[in-house]
Amino acid sequence: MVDLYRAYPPEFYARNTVIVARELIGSFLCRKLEDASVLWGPIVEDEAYRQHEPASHAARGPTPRCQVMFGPPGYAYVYFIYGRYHCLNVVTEEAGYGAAVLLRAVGADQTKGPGKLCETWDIGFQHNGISLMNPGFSLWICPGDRPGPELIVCSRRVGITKAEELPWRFYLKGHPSVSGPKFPGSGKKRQSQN
DNA sequence: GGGCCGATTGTT
DNA sequence: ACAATCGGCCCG
Repeated sequence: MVDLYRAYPPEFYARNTVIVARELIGSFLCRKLEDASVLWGPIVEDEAYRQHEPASHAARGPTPRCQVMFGPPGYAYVYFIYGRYHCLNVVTEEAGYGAAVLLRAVGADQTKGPGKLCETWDIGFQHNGISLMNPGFSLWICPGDRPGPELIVCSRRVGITKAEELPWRFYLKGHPSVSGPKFPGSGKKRQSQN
C-alpha cells in the first residue's frame, strides 16, 4: 500500500535529470486543495530538460521566469505558456545547474497533457518555487510502485520545434492518460533508450 | 515600447 | 494544418 504522506528526499532529485525523469514514472503526485480535499495519482508521463540544450528554458541562463530551475532540487517550477496554460516541473540536479522534469500526465482523472493537468488540479504560479518535499502541504510527490522497465517507454519530447530532439520523454506503455502522439510507431522519428 | 515566439490544446 | 492568446525575452 502506498503511503501518500511521505516524500522523496532532496537527494532523489539531486541527480541527472534524465534518470530522475525515468524514476518518477509511477511516483505519486499529490495536491491538497483549499477545501482540504486531496487529489493524487501516479505520474504516467514526463520529460527531462537540462541546462545546455536550446529546447530548455534554462538554455539562456537564469532569467526571471526560469530562475527556480537554477535553485535547489525538489522544488516546483511553474511556467505559463501560449497565453493559456500553466505547466508543472520538478527542479533537479545540484543548485546552480538549471534543470527540471516536466510532469505531463497523471493517471488519476480523465485529462491528459501538462496544461490540462495544471488546470484540473488548480496548479499555477502560486506553486512556483514551493517545496515538493512537504507531505500534506499543497503539492508534493511521494514514492510509488516503480513499473518494470518493459512498461516504461522512452521517446522524443513533445512540442519541440527548433532544437535538436532528444529521447528524454518517458511514459507508461499503453496508459490512457498519456498525451500527445505515440511516437514509437507513429512513423516520424525513432524511439530510443536511456 | 515593439516584435517575435512558445516544454499547448482544440478545431478545421 | 492551423488558430487562439499573452507573458517572456531580446532589441533598441
